[in-house]
Amino acid sequence: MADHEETQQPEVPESELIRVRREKLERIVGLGFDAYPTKADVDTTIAEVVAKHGGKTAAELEAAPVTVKIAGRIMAIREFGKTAFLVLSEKTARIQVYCRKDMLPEREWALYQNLDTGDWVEASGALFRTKTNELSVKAAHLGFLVKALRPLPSKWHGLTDVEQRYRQRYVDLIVNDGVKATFETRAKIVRSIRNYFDTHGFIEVETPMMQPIASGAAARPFQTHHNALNIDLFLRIAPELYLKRLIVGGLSRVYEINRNFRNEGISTQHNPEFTMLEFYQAYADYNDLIALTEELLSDLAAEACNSDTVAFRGNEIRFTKPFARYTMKEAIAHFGSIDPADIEDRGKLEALVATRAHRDPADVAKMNSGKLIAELFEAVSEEHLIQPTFITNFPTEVSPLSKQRRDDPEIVERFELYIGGMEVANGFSELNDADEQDRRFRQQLGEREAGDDEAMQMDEDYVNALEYGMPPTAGEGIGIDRLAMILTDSPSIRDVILFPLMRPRET
RNA sequence: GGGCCCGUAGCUCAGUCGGUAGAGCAGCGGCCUUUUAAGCCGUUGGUCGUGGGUUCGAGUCCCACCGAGCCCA
Repeated sequence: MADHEETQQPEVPESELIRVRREKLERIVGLGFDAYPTKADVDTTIAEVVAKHGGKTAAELEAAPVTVKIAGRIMAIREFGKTAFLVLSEKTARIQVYCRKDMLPEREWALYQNLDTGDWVEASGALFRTKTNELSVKAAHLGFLVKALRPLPSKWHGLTDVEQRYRQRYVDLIVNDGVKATFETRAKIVRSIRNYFDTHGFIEVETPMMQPIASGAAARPFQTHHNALNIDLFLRIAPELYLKRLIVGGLSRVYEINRNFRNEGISTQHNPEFTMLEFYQAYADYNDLIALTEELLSDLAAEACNSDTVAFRGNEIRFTKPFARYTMKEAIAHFGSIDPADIEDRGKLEALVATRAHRDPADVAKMNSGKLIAELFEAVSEEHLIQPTFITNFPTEVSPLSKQRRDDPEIVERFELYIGGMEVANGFSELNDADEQDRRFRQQLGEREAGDDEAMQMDEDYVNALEYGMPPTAGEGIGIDRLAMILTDSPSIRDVILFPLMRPRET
C-alpha cells in the first residue's frame, strides 16, 4: 500500500442499519414518491381524532363512518403478511393505522414494504374498531413524508442513557413519553404565572441580558465582548437593578420571565443558564409578597398538577396556605439542634460554621457575622425544608439590596422560600435609600477586595436612579426551573431544561 | 475540590478466576389478512470510551486521559 493511502482518514463504515434505510429510501423514490415532499395532506391531528372519536363504539363508527387524514411518526410496525398495523405518533397522541394489501393502491403497498419505525407518513381512511376494540384508521391511502435514516431506540426499553437523553433531546422526546409531559407542564407553569401577573396589574418587560456591570446578585458572571463599541459586557446574573429602575420610572408593577447566567458549577440543582421570574410591586412590603407567593404557588399547583399536594422525590409536598415560617436563627436552632445562645457568640459561631458547614477555619475567621449565620443556616437547615417554608430575618450583611427592619438594623425585611430542600424564591422590601444603598455597595466592594469574588458589584447608575426616588417597593425572584422540578417530580434540573449545558463531545 | 460508580452491537444489558465477545429488542430472509412488546423459523451486526502498561494471552488487572452519573464539600 502506498504511503499516501495509509495517511488517508479511514472512513468509518456506515452502520448496516443506516445503509439499509438509505436503500429503502432509494426504492421509495423509485416508486415515484418525493423523498422530501413539501407538505402533508392532513385534515386533523391524531390527538383530535382520539379526542373526538375515541369514545365511539364499533357500531357507531359503522353506522356513521368518519374519514380522517392524519400524519405522524411510525412508532411500531406489526406485520401479518398481507396486512400490517402501523402505530403513528404525533405529539403525545397515538393511533394505529391498519393497512391491507387489497385495500391500498399497489404503489402504496410497495411503499409500506419499505417503511421503518421512525419514518413519517400520512394516512387517510375510515375509523373503525378492531376485534380487540382498538380505534384504528383503515388505510385507503398511505403517503410518504420523510425517512428516518437512523434507527429509533428499542421501543420497549426506550432511551435511558442520561447522557444521550440530554445531548440528543430530540431522540429522548421521540421515544420517552414522559419527557413531553414534563415540558408541557413546564409550559403550563409559565403560562399560569404570566396569567397571574397580567391579571394583577403587572406589565411584562424585558431588560438587558448583556450588561456593562453584572450586579443584583452574588454570583460570578460570564463575560463577552461587543466589537463595534469595543467594550466588555457581562451576561446578566439578575435583572433586579434594571427592574427597579422601572419602578423609579413609575411603572409600579413589573415582571420579567427570562434567563439568568451564573458562571458556577453544574449540579442537579444548578444549570449555568436558568430561568427566573422577577417581579416588583410598588407600595408593598415583603409580607405582602409572602401572601402573594402562597397564593401564586397554591394556584400553580392546582393548575399544573390539579392538586394542592404533589409528589416530589418520595415526599408529598403540600401547597396549602399558610406555608410554614421560621426566622433564620430559629431554623438553625431547630434543624441543627444548636443552642440559640451559641449563634450569638462569635467564637462559637465560627466553630459551628467550620464543623457543620465544613469550612476552612481561616476562611471562617474572615467572614462577617451575617455571612456566618447564613452559611450555618444553609448547612444545617436547607435539606430539611421539604414542605414549603418561608425563612425570614436575614442578616443585613448578606442582603445588600434589602431594607433594614425598623426595630433591628442588623436584619432585613427579607424572606426565602424553600421547597423540597431547595431555595425556590427570594423576596424582600427593597432598599430605596440611595445613601444607604451606596454604603451597602461599598461594603460589598470591601468583601470583594477581601477575596469574596461573588460579592455584589457596585452599580453607580442604580444609586443615581434611587436618588430620583423609588416608592416603597417589594420585589421577588422565583426560580422557574426548580419550581418545574417540584411540580413534575424531576430529580434533576436537567430534566426540566430541554438542552442543559453539556461539555461538547469530540466526534 | 474529594470519594464512589458507569462507558461492551442501533437500543437495553450480561460477560465468572485473565483463555475463541453474548442475549433480548431492532435489522435482514421466510411464513402469517384484526395485532397490542404480535407469534414461529433462520440470520447479519463489535474501534469492548481513548491511549499506554503488565502478561504467552486483556472486555476483564494496572496507569493516564475523555465523557457521564451519584454522594460529600
